[in-house]
Amino acid sequence: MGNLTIKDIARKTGVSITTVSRVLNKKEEGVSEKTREKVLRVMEEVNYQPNQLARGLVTKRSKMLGLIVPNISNPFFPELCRGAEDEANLRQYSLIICNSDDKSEKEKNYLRLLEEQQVDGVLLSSKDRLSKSSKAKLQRGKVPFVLLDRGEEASNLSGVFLDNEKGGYMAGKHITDLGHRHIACITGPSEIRNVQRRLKGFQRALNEASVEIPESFIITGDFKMESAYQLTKKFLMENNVTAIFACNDVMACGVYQAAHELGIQIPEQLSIVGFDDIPLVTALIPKLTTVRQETYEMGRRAIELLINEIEGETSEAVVFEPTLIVRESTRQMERGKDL
Amino acid sequence: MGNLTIKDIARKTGVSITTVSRVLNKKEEGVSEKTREKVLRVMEEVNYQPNQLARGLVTKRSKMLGLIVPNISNPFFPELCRGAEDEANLRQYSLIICNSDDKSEKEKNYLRLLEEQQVDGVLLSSKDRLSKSSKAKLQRGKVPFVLLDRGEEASNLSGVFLDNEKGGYMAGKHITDLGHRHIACITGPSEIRNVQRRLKGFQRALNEASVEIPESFIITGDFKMESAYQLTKKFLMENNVTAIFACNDVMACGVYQAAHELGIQIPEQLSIVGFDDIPLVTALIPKLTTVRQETYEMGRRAIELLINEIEGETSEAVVFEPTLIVRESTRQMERGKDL
DNA sequence: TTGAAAGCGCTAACAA
DNA sequence: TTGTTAGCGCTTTCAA
Repeated sequence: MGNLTIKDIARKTGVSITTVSRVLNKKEEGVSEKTREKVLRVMEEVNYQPNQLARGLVTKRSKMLGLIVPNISNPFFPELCRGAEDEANLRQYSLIICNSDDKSEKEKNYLRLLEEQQVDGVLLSSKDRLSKSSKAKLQRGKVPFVLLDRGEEASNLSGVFLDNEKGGYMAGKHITDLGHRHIACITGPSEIRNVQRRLKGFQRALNEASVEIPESFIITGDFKMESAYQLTKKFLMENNVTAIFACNDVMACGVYQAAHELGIQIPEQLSIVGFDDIPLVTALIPKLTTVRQETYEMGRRAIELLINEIEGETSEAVVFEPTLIVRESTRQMERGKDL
Repeated sequence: MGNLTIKDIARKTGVSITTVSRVLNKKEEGVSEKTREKVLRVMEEVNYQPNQLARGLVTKRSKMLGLIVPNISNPFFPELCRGAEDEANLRQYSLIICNSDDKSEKEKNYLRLLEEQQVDGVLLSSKDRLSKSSKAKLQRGKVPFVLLDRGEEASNLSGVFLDNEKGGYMAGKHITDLGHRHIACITGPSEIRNVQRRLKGFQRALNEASVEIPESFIITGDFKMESAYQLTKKFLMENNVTAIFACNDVMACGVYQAAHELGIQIPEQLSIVGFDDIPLVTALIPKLTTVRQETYEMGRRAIELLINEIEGETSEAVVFEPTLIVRESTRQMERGKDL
């Protein structure tokens, strides 16, 4: 039983295809209750499934959305993706996933592929700044799009972001509130804006607490565990600090490793604050104190924005607030125990 | 500059749309080198992008594939998904992601949605047994599909699986080889075949080593960290074992927590073996010894099978071999230290 | 080598 | 309330 078409339904019901189309599209007017029921019954009987390709061809609505992330294997993204997919599905859209590996070339190719598939919009969690070609493509192709997590908050592009400065500030304030005064920070790649902002907020908190942080205590990492481990180990062998802020949770894991190998107790001798609150952090011992992003909700919200935009409304940037989740990896400095 | 069509290209080049279509489809014959070049030049000039919806409508090939997983947030799946997406992209297909939450109802709905989107095939990492409705749907709709990770290896359905019995055996053998004789196991839901098989292999290894394992040492978990933590803690307070096999890595994390709280040293007092080798396990301290699945490769291979099937070849079940990755969470029993 | 024309499955004027 | 008809952008006979 190959796929039946609207024509078959029309024939079996003894009406025109227009009528069938009308009931398919749930147009209230224009079909008598009696015919409508007849048509629906036949559709049910033969389990008719409309061909979305054909519908899309005429309506210019494919009911498909694209989502470009750097890498779904990076533990930050599955939640984002899940939030997006749930919301998309709720609205009867399908989600095409693409991994750009943060390469402009791949990003551009996916953008093109998605356009050829006639997606109704794309969610882009791109490299920091849109590459020229991607930007040009997006603007020329006039496919609605929404930036996600990373991007140019300042610009007029619609998107969903986190207040990274505030997140960094929260981490810094928490650490200084606990009485720490010798503090280090391991960051992500310095050209990434989210990193710059987190660091800025962090430093603002230290400033307010009159804590100075030498240049050399700001370690430039790359958001990955292994190098965070290496860098931190080297750092801890040469310097004394009582607290470290890792700009993401994955690097915080590396810090745990380094501390462990050097026999440094967390949190007794070293307090650690992470960023993101990815699911794995509750598996760490002790559990990681971290700055939480509502990742799932951000993904969900981004789809909302995107669909709004598709339906003609204009929307602007939405900025989410981070929250500090205090767990077990930070501790009050004991009096007189300062270095 | 709205999207240009084949017609525009034809007009600008001064040829018929048939000719344009021919060069678009890279048909070697039927177009003189001269016209081909002319057409290509114009396409390039205006950055023509073919409409895949329209092509799909006539060719019956949408160049889209569906992937249904229980939940992309479960750390086992992102790798699988990444492998699938990479291979799909390589072959010029797009991948639509769906999260079924292991609910037959959602699975069925997605299957229907995917069919309406006219996907060329679907990859299904479903509940253990296909629900009747899903199975019926798949067979009736004759959309090619490939099972992934879970499913009925015995049946004639094509799919990609792991030799779970062997994986369980490897875990058991490793533990008994290290001299352990008081061993527990925490499993996933007992109705899941993968669980049954892992357990069976595990027990076979213990048998071979003449180690007996009482019923009560086989704890039925649910693949989640929290309950694994609770169950293991209770178990360890009441029983003495020197090794635990957790049927997945996430539960192994729970075992770590329980041991930590009870002041039990890993691996000095308790050896732990996990299953899956999800990325987070290298963040555990000590690093987890586990049975590895080539998750990325399995996802990749599954797409290969699927596309083969789409192109008319028939393929059967592919069974991957697990490998044991020995890290730091297991240790040789010291002589005379047995309970 | 090239083109005219039919048609994929559907929606949307327009007419009846 | 219902149907006729013209496309959507493309591929694919078939003929020239």
